[in-house]
Amino acid sequence: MKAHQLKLYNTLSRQKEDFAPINPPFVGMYVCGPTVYGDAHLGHGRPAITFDTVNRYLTHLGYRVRYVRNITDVGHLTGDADEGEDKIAKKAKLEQLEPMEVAQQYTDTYHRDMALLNTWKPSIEPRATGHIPEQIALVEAILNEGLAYVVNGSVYFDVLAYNQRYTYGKLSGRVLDELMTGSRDLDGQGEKRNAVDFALWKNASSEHLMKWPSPWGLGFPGWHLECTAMSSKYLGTQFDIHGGGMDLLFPHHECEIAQGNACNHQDPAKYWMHNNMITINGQKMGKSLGNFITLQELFTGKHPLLEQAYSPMTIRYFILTAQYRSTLDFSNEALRAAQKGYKKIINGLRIARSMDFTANAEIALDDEQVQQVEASITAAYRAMDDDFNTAMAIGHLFNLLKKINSIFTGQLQSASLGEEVFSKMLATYITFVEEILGLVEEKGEVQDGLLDLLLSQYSEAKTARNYAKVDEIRLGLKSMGFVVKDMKDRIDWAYEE
RNA sequence: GGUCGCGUGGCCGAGUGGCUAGGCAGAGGUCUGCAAAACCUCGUACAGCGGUUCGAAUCCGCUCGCGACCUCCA
Repeated sequence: MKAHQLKLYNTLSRQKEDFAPINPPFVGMYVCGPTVYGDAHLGHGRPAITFDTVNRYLTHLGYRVRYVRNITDVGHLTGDADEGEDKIAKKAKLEQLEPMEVAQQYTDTYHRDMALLNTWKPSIEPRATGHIPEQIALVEAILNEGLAYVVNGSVYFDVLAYNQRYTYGKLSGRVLDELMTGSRDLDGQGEKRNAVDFALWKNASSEHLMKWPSPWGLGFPGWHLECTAMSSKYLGTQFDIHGGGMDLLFPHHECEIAQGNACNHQDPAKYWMHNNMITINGQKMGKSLGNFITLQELFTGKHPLLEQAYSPMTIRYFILTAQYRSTLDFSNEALRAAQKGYKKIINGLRIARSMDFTANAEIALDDEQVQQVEASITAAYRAMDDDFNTAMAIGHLFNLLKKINSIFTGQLQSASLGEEVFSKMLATYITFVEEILGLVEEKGEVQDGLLDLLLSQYSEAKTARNYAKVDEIRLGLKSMGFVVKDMKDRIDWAYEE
């Protein structure tokens, strides 16, 4: 394989940088996973698919990726950081379940949805509740550094003290002075010395459901701390890539950097990657706005905003058609277009898998065709090398697909490309679609054998010029989601777009 | 109010100094019993106004519009 200089946009430097792993060929990647107190929505799909694609492409390039994605099952509070309830515990009270039942239930549905989206499982999927001792140890380390303080059984990170030795706000571009004066609301500051301080460990009230003993009494860990605990445990105190949604950039990731520096005197991650939001009517889709559509609702079409159901692969394709750092606007029209585009790609995949090179000494190499194919192959890789530009890569795959379809229908001869280029074209197309972009066929209920039988009857009826029967079979197949492709020398089927 | 980002043809969405993105929708054509699929051709788009430049959607400035973060959100 030719050398790839992969570039990725590092939020820390606000520019694209050459990717150089700390310890090649190994790559450590940590991505913030879900807080499991509700079904995953379209917004959860984006980072899952984005970083799955990063994982896939890095793996394709020969890197050995350790992909860690956590499950947050404690510590994530609603509303104000001091006064809010634990999200899981709140849901548990509402549904009269154990908190861990809630966490289990939504962890399961998350896994189900992620599998449907054909994302690779993380190498390690740690849970916050499984890492309480690690989190307590981190709190102690930060206290020992003099960068945290204890109040009434809670421990807070002392951002001002930290900022004297390090720079707080370097990831989000925030200046501490402005944060101090720009705080909109100083109420609810409670025990904290400063509004910018954040909880490392929280004292648990008597009615609190999830709590653990600690040197400071019964309590539970702060949200930001879990990621530091789990990432450093499984990837080391400094690893290559930290990913997550842009909405986590501040304060969550900023706090992770502060915690990492406080404990280990170095930034936890070399590259910070952030996917942008999915919007709906131009506004961010999110829990707080209540304008989210869950993945299950998309798959079943059961939501007032949905005109139809959209399959998991349609959703995956939809997300991949936008660069991950751009916002992506949801609409039925856009999803319908994605559905058609996906089916076109997949029909091409079926064809590409079945095609063989046909040698023909009478057909000369067509330099222009060869050049076009090679340019598209190169460009597809260049797009991925340029900060995982899947949208652009897909554009070039469509260019390859035109050649593939032309050869399949006999409008172009494989011999005019030459065997080497022809094979490279098919291999590139198949590799990109299946392996890198993770787009796979969604099998319908119809068995291949039945399909073949119907097509052979179709063929017979056609030879007999029994057009009534031909039309009948055609309609029948259409109702099952397939279309017949009549070509000069044979008949094939495709997924209906 | 502070910080950051965006505004591309009917729709979605790449592109960041000169070179056709692509998909969907639409028009015409080839093929076909008719279709479909596939392929070919067609849109001369870059919020507005100025500026820099031989040349700008792409750089700079201003204006307008939209959004994100600053509080839990992927």
